[in-house]
Amino acid sequence: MVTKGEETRRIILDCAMAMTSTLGLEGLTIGSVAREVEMSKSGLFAHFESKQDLQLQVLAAAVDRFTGMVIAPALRQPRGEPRIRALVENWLAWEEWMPGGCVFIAAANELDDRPGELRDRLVSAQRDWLDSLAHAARIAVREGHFAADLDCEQFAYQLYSIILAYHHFHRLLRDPGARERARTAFTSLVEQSRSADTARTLSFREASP
Amino acid sequence: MVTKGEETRRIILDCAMAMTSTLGLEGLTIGSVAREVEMSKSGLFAHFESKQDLQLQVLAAAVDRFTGMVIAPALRQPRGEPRIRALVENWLAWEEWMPGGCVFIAAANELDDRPGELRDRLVSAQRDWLDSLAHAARIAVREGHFAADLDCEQFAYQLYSIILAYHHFHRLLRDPGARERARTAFTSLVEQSRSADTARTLSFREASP
DNA sequence: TGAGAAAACGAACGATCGTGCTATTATTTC
DNA sequence: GAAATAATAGCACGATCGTTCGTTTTCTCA
Repeated sequence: MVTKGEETRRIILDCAMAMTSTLGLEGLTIGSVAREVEMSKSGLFAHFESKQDLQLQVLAAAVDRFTGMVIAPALRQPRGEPRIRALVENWLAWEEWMPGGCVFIAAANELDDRPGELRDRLVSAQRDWLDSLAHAARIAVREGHFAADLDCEQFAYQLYSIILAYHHFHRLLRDPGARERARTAFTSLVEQSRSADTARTLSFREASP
Repeated sequence: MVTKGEETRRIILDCAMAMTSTLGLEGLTIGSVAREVEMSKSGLFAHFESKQDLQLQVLAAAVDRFTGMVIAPALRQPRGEPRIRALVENWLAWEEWMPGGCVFIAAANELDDRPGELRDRLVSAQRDWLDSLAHAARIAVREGHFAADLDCEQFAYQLYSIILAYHHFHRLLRDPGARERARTAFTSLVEQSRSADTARTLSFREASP
């Protein structure tokens, strides 16, 4: 049975999560969240043992949502390239789903130079996600969709880079063509992954002085 | 002649800029900057008419530095691909130059949902920079280094995406291979730009339900 | 329905925020 | 070197921060 306390805690976290997407984890304020859910500061605070605890719970809630919205439905798609396409589609939808875009990207830039439990949790969640992406690429290789010599970690890197750029162009620059550019970049990445090793073996020439 | 006030203002901005790279523009605090440069809060504040003014000046100072460190030296390189390589090299160096990485990326994620003059200035600086990148690509096309049908704006998008991913992997995940991954991605982008239109014309198939 | 537990509130705390003032130093200029 | 000016410091303000605590309301279940 679901108690009253758990219910309001869920409401608080939902609200705080949306606020985090626009204000960031550091931008979160007990007072502002309380105002938003129409509770007293102390009434809200009673559900958490500290502000950091609230932030950690917001992060955990976001991970749950992400898993449910992006990963889980993609696993119902056929292995290999179709599943990867589904991951990307869901990922882009996740970006759009919240008022301020992806919570993790927002948090990443605040926490990248702030050691602590908050940062550690975020890093580990990000590593998990990147592993999932690389794993999905490995499956695509096994299925014969991608080239056998594909560097799957590099694939994950470049896939992530596309989403990061989408976030940047869409949210900061408000570029209406951002989504199309992301898809173009993705298509090009997939194309290149089908016949790997082309550019990858070229050495990077330094710009001469 | 350079007056005392201008000199300390320069010191303040230098310091505030470094702090911004790790704490962000919103994380900046009159008190913390004052403590860092060992001045009184009010003594420091006298140089600016408001906190927002300080932030704006930090942003302007960062743009100046970026121009001096990244763009200017690249213009001394031969037109076309060599210049683009120089831009990327300098850009990566700029990332490393400050304690917390690129100021603009840090600011971008804080400001993307906060309308105001601060945001407007950042956006316009970013647009300028993207135009420069696309322009550099256009020159490379004219020089025959890149394919005639290259989408230069798309090139700028994907080049930016590589740096964004570098920032993410290097600063948040502390991935020691981040720089190498960025270079690999860049090499692959250049390779693909030499013979464009391959993947770009493929349609992006939706993941079927 | 009434006793006991859970949940929400109100008020207050010390600290720090951005921002004014007024005084006190440094620096420039004649 | 004195007068004028610029630069810095000290202090105080209202507001808000995270947090504590005692009280009151609301819920739960015998």
